[in-house]
Amino acid sequence: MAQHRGTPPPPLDADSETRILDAAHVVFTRRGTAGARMAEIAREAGVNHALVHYYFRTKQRLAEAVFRRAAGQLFPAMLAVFASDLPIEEKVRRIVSAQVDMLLENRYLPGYLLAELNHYPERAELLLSSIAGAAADVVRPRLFGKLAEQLDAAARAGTLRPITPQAFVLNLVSMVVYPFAARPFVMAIMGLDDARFTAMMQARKTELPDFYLAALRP
Amino acid sequence: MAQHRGTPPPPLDADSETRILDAAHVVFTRRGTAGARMAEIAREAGVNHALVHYYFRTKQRLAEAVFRRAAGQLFPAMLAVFASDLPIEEKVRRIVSAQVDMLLENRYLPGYLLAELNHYPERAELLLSSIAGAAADVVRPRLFGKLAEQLDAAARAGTLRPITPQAFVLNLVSMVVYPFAARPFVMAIMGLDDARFTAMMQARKTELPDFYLAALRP
DNA sequence: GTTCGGTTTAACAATACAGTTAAACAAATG
DNA sequence: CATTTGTTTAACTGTATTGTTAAACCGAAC
Repeated sequence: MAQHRGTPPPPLDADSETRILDAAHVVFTRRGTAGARMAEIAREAGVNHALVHYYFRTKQRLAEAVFRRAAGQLFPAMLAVFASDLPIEEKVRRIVSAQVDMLLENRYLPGYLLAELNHYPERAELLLSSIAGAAADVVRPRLFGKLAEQLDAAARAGTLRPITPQAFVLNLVSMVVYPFAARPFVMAIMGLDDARFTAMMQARKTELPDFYLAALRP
Repeated sequence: MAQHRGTPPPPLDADSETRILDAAHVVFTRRGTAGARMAEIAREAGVNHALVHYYFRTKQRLAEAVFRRAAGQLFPAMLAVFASDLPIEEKVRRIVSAQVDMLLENRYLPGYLLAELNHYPERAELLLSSIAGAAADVVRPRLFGKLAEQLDAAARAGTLRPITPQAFVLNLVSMVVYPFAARPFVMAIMGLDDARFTAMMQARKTELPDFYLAALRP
């Protein structure tokens, strides 16, 4: 270990650093920050545990890097769709389809993020800024602004039941994310294995938008 | 400490034991099993930390007692309503109203249960049996059986759009529970303080059933 | 007033874990 | 081949944490 004092670790050395971050992602999302062990991360990354500290110094720094990364994986895409000029119906279909696909590939993500947010609520701000690189005051109008216009116009025109943009987003996201957050329980109570759970979520990609749009009929 | 070997701790000595369990409930639901400290539980209960071990021996036993208790707090009421003879519409209104009230009083419960289930998925079975004192095979028909009949009959009669009982339960529970599970994030992104969050959930008690029943219109 | 069960005190053992460090090492670069 | 840079080895520090234990304590029941 030569230059920890002399020169700070190279900001983006790719290989080992990202392998460690990947490993940390796996371990933290499975066990949570408090339950994760630095040694397990090192093992998962296939490196010595000294190297983990070499790149990330402390567990907390590593945890925050992983959290930021996980948050960035989940929210920006959603924000982009909600804020876009697409018609309401298309927004619903895209959100559901894209997010279900994404969550099927990252099953631990919702549980991890919700658990971390409950244990360290101060990270909510950090999460928000990781979405857009901006503070809450900037994200909020981006998320709800366009939507409010659209919903308001549709309600006036009589093509949709009136609903606040907040409820619109919250209801939709709830039905998309919750089944993944509660996946072990859903699987147990419905008697599903992994394959059947996946199949159910695949079916949900078409059923859920229909259901949701039906709720919005005037 | 006299009789730890001789006689096992009295199963229900009320006072101190329940105070410890209450304290453990508070600490575990806030910090999660891995993040909780036995010393903090003792402090919260106002007893010496030796006494916590006297009654519950290990952290894991205490954690399981708390988990069982928390699960029992959340699910049996819901199961009873879904399994009842009440008409669909009444089921929706009761579930929403009762659960929102209950969750407003126990804000950490959803986050805690979801986190624990993700970190220790083997507890899903334990949770199921804590609901009804029975295995999954018994709970499942109790939860979905009556509902399946009702939904099927209504679909035939043309009074409701067809929906599986699984989707019916999952969609409803999602929209009820998720806002609490993601509460810190919801508060941050919508710019709410505790009082406004509560107000929003109170309003939701009437809005959500209307929304949900609208989705079920044929 | 003595006995007894719950409780505290206070100290202890054992381990788990985060984080540090010096030295050796290896592979690429010049 | 000498230098640099990333990596391993291996040992170590310090502390947090779980769990145990013996002895004293204290109030209530007998």
